[in-house]
Amino acid sequence: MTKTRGRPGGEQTREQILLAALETMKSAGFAGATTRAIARTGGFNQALIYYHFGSLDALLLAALDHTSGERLERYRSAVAAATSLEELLAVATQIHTEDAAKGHTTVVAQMIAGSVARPELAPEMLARMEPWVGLCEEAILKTASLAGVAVPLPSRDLAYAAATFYLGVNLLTHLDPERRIEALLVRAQALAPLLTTTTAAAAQATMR
Amino acid sequence: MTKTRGRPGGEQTREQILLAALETMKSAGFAGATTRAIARTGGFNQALIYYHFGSLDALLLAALDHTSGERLERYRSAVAAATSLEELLAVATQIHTEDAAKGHTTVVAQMIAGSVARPELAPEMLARMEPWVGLCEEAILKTASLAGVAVPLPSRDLAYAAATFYLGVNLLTHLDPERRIEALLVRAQALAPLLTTTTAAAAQATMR
Amino acid sequence: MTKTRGRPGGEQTREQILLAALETMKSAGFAGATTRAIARTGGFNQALIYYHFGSLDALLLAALDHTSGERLERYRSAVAAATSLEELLAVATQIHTEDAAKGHTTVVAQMIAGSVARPELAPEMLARMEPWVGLCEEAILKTASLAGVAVPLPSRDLAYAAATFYLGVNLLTHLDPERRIEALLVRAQALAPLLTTTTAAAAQATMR
Amino acid sequence: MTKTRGRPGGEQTREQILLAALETMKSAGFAGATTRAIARTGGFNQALIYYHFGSLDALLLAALDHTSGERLERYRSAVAAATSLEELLAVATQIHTEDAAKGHTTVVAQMIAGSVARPELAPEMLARMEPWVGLCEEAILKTASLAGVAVPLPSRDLAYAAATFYLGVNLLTHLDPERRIEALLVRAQALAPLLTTTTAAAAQATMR
DNA sequence: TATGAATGAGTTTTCATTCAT
DNA sequence: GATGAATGAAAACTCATTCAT
Repeated sequence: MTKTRGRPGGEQTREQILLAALETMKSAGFAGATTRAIARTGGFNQALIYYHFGSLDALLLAALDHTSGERLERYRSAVAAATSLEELLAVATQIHTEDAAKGHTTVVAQMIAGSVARPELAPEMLARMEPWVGLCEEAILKTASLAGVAVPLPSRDLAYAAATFYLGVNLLTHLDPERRIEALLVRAQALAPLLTTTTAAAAQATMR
Repeated sequence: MTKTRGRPGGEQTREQILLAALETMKSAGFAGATTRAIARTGGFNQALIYYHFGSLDALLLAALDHTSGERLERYRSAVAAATSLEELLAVATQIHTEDAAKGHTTVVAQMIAGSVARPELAPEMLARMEPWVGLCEEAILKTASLAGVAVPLPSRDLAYAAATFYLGVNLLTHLDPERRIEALLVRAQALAPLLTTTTAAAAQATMR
Repeated sequence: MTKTRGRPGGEQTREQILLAALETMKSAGFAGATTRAIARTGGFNQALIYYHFGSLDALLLAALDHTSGERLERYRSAVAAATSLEELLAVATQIHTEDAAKGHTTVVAQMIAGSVARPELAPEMLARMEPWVGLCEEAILKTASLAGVAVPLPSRDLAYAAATFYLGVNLLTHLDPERRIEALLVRAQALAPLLTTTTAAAAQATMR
Repeated sequence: MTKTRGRPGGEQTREQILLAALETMKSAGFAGATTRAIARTGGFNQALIYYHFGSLDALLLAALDHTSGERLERYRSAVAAATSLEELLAVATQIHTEDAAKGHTTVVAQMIAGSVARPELAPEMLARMEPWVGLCEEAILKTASLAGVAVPLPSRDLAYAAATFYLGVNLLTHLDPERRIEALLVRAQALAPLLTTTTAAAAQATMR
């Protein structure tokens, strides 16, 4: 009743191909995500990719949308549900840890990096970043409001900076055996109460 | 008199190849930096790459070292020379703007992204990140000392976070036609005096 | 009431496929007349070709027969109806001009050319040429009789030569933007009366 | 000292590839002249085609030029050397018989037919036809002058018609197991003296 | 009758790399 | 030091054809 067996043949295969594409991009990167490699990963015929998606680029974008859609939704609810700075950080960290473990984060970074080699992808990627920047902005505004501070820089630009940081994280995930960023996030969480107090104090200080 | 004409033939060609490799990586990305493309860019024979560097990967790493070395040096002096938070930010911004314009930043990001596809590169890249993280740590410690604050998180991890952010910036440079990050950095500079005051105040607040 | 709606489904589809095959061969040539291309042209499913014709080659031959049959009939009546050399040339020219404009002529030439690549087609094409050669022979004999001359070469071979020329015309049709052959045919028409007189005179001259 | 061993490697291989391309086009037609088939025919690596010619189309055109150049030259000398209608026909027939036997004629017809499927080839083929039409015109004018007759149609258009006929011959060569065209040419030769007389008589008849 | 899905072998072209000269 | 030539493997993509439904 979910998706893995919705319609007899096609829908199921499509999903299988998408998953194989993601899997391959995670393990072999953008340059390694060839039709052959994807087909081998998924155990299906190379030509099926063209039957269902028309081209490798189209498949890659579809695969990206597949993960991004679901993950964006989860992040968005987390931001919406949080009622304190601590909570916001906690939920975000948890989701990120999970995503990083499953390798989801690699995909975005790889596609953006690959869009240099295949310029046709650049505008597509730019468009696909927008909702993420939007989400960051929401989070920033909510944080500011929770902390009772005014944001001293354009919130849109700050959001862009946050997304940028997140992208760097995605890119480095596979290089960092010690998972230092995760560690940092976890530790930052413990700091959140202090941060709240400090910013409040600072706010008062500047108001004086 | 230094490198561009040290020895009659060889040294000069080596440099030419390195520059062509960088140029190609900037314009065509990691996946597009093939031996053929590099040779075409530099106007020399494909086989020369193997004569001078042994393999494509080796050339790519050598090229990275070529830019990184020089740039790291410049950043390091800038950090060392700065005597205030404002100055530190100002010099950093200026260097980054220059590097981004020349496309130097793209190279690092592309190599890291590519190291997923070619795992042999991963440890090499990890090692090559260390000095940058070190530089970030220096900058952070200097900032803290200039502002008279104690860093509430492991400075090493913060440095890693900063490097991560910078990497994200590198990666996005080519996607961002509005150069939003640069704009943000410039604007943040204007904010630096305020930041100094605030942190000082906050420091006092928390010390009480 | 004849073929376009003989039986509800099948017959109609068959015709549609034949037309799509012809259309594709005209615009894309033999090498471009793939099942996919034909199906796209006609807006039907690729597999239908196999249901109705068994194989691509079979469809191509059937399509050829489809046009050839109809056209051969028209040419034959024209030859039969003509009562003078002038008339014969006039009608032939008119029909050819029409056929060339509609692209019918391309199909024959393309199939013959293609029969080199697919040798199974060669005997089929040879057989399908026979009636055309026959028609040419009829026309030649009629011409000779109308002009009152004896043909000095085997009429069968001359007919073959005429068919050969016509094939060359078919093949060149698409290459010749100035439609020079048509122009020549039209101009030759104006010459027909002269030709009649000349051959008559020549006949008399040789009879002496 | 000729060509088969001019320079050590390259020149020789280039020639080998050209010959393999011609050979393949003769036996398998335009549609069958794939890089793989050509490489198999010549016993060399597929990639060599791209090293020496850049693309399949480029090779095919180069191969065409290779034969055409040599053959055109031979035909041209034959036309120049002939001093009577009989001689002209005789030499032409002989050359054609030889070329047809070696399959040279197939190549032109196949390339022209193929230029429907690959339209980029069309202008190239058109240009390559020009010298042949020119040669035909020379032959026609010489014939007329030898026979002492004025040509009653634009000699250029007649030449085009002759080239067209020759193209049809080329195309049919492989389909015709009885070599009927050759037979016709041979028999026409025997008729040449008669033709000379007739045209002379006709000329006189029309002058009266 | 008709179709969506699937496949293995094929297409043109490019890859990194080697090597004799 | 440098180069032209060569190669096997792989790239993205299309082919004619089959088959269960």
